[in-house]
Amino acid sequence: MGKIEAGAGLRNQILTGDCIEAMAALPAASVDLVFADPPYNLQLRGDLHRPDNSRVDAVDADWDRFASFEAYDAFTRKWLAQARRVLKPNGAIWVIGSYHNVFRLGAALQDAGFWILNDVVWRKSNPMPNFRGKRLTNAHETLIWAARSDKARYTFNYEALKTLNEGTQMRSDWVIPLCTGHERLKDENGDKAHPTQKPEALLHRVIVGTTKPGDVVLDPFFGTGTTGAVAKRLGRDFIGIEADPAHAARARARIDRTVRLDSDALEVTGSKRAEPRVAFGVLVERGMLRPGEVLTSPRGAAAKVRADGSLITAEHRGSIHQVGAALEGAPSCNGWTYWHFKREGRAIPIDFLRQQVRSEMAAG
Amino acid sequence: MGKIEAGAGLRNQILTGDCIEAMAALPAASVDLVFADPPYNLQLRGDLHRPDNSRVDAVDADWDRFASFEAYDAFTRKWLAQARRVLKPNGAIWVIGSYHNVFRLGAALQDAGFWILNDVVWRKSNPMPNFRGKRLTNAHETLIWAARSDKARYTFNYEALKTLNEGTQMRSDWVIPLCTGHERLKDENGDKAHPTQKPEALLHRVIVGTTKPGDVVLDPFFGTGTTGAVAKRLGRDFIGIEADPAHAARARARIDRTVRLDSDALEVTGSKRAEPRVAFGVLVERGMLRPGEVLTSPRGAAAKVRADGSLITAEHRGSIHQVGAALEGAPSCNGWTYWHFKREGRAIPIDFLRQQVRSEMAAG
DNA sequence: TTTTCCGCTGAATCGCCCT
DNA sequence: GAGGGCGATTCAGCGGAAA
Repeated sequence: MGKIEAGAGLRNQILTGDCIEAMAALPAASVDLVFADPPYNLQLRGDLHRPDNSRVDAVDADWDRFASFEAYDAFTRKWLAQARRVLKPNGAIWVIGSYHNVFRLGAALQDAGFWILNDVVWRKSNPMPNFRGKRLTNAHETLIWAARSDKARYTFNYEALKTLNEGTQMRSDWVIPLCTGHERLKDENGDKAHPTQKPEALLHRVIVGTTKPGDVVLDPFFGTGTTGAVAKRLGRDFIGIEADPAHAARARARIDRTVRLDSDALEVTGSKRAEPRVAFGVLVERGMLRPGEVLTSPRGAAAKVRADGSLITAEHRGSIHQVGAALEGAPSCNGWTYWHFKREGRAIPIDFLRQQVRSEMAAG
Repeated sequence: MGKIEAGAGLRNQILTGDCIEAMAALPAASVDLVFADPPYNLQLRGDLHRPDNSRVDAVDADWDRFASFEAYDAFTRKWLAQARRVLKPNGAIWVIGSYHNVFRLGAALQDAGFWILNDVVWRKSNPMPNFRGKRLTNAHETLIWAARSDKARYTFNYEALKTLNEGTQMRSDWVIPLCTGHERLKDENGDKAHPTQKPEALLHRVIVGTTKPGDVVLDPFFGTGTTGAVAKRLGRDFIGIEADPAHAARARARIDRTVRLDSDALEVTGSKRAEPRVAFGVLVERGMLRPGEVLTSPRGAAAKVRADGSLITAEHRGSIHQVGAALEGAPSCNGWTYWHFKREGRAIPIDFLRQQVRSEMAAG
């Protein structure tokens, strides 16, 4: 298979075939996020199957078990290496698994140079009970979120997830029901089309939280195309790889009938870091504060504004942040919220003035 | 170190030293359960400060520093091999970890021949937030429960855990608070004695669910001795191994002041035929307790019995189990052993009355 | 005595941009 | 590539002090 050209032409397609070969044909550093739900049919009792579904001839049990884990690891490391190659330097990956395979998956991620950011528990609100009463109800699966490397500046929409979680930080345990009812794809006989179809709510949270609109999400084990459907709806692009043509066709039809949300709906709560920078000196230049004016801290410390936008006290001089940190004996300080100026007898944070400047910048 | 003789002489002792060497000196096939809380290999880099500029007291001990994943794996495989050797053929192991180490731990377990039964999520009700808003709140840790081999007939007290869980199957996600307050051991300066002390509620569930009274529980990373204290209280024996003599001494003192429950209280729910259920309300119906009578907890809390068999305090109302758990801030509570009534000036557990009902039921 | 408030703390892999 | 400066960022629960 020759290299596929980069660019818009490849986006929003489903490639049919082996995911390792298909990824090998993709250009390096072309994908923002990988979401992978790899097979974990480590059936170590009864018939033994390799991850590629070929059957292992029955031989000595101990040897088989070792061989099977080894085969699974070899498969895992191969597709992970390709996934890492096609990821952009600041890209990230999500993988999902159960206790059968997730430990091998996580160790392989670390060995490949990925940098784990969180493990996330998908806590099923309606799991299948353990019928024989021999173990605990297996009520969760595990996702691992990892950056391409420990240097990657990965995407994380902190405020958006905080909003999704009713105003407090999103935790590492997510309660989401199984994929059932109308959402569950059926085949022509009315049976479930795929054994491990994931709920769209799960992908929604992943994609809202760790991608930006227009990003490319690659799913090398596309199945029924949940990743593609949610990516499309949320204004992201996708690349799907699926070995089974029947599944690929069903996924294609599903995505075709999925409606992309308009851009208004795609906007999420942004971070303050995204706001334009304003130098404190600009407030002085514009006459919002005059040189010589005194600012006060919450604990009553005072500092004088100088013409160049620095502050000075008896003992310290420097930026609004540096002087604040020095006075507090703290490693750092946000001078914008720390310092207050007086208007009509009231102490107002200088951040109020920064907001004024920002509105004027936006208007102009 | 020579081989230590098997038998009762070794039980309920804390061995001071390296856990691999100490386990090597134990006889093979002599232990029913291993509970292991190994170093997590956190790989922390700089300091971390809260938004209020206070510094986070992180785990920076030597025992948590490893040169590489390879070094950590080598250590893990060594102690796991010894743990497996000392386990009886039908024995089992619990290990606990975070995303830093648990994937390597799980893979090593599988490679060593252990047979994973469940992974269990300890969902922390009060985790430390992510102060920089750069990741999800790391709100859980992972336990792995594995039998010594796929042939092991491991211990699982299904009905006991179902009862603990208010009548429905115990799931693989457990909500338990951090170990704080009075339960947290302090050193002579009043600081936390150990950076990673686990809550007793966690060990309670593990030991009730997967051991029998009289079993031997080995903890090769004993720390403050939570495993030993809970094992003793629940009528199990323990062997602890701890490298730091100061921790070992504190653990010894803690266990010495722990009271072993009497054998009545230890009986967990067996098969339903052997231990017929008794509703607390039956005691009221039969006049063994009158509505309005006051029950007391071991720590002196009081609750009033109502006609429908519920309890009420100023702040809580519900079943004997619910109110006990609420008062203790615990995830669960056995109300039968927790609540006491007064007869002739003495406080007697209400379980005494349940036993009376059961004998009457058996007689009738 | 009771309620409210305030401070402290917990296994943490916790920046980004510009020069 | 390294260094320096800006400036964003927290939840639940316990316990002691204060009202």
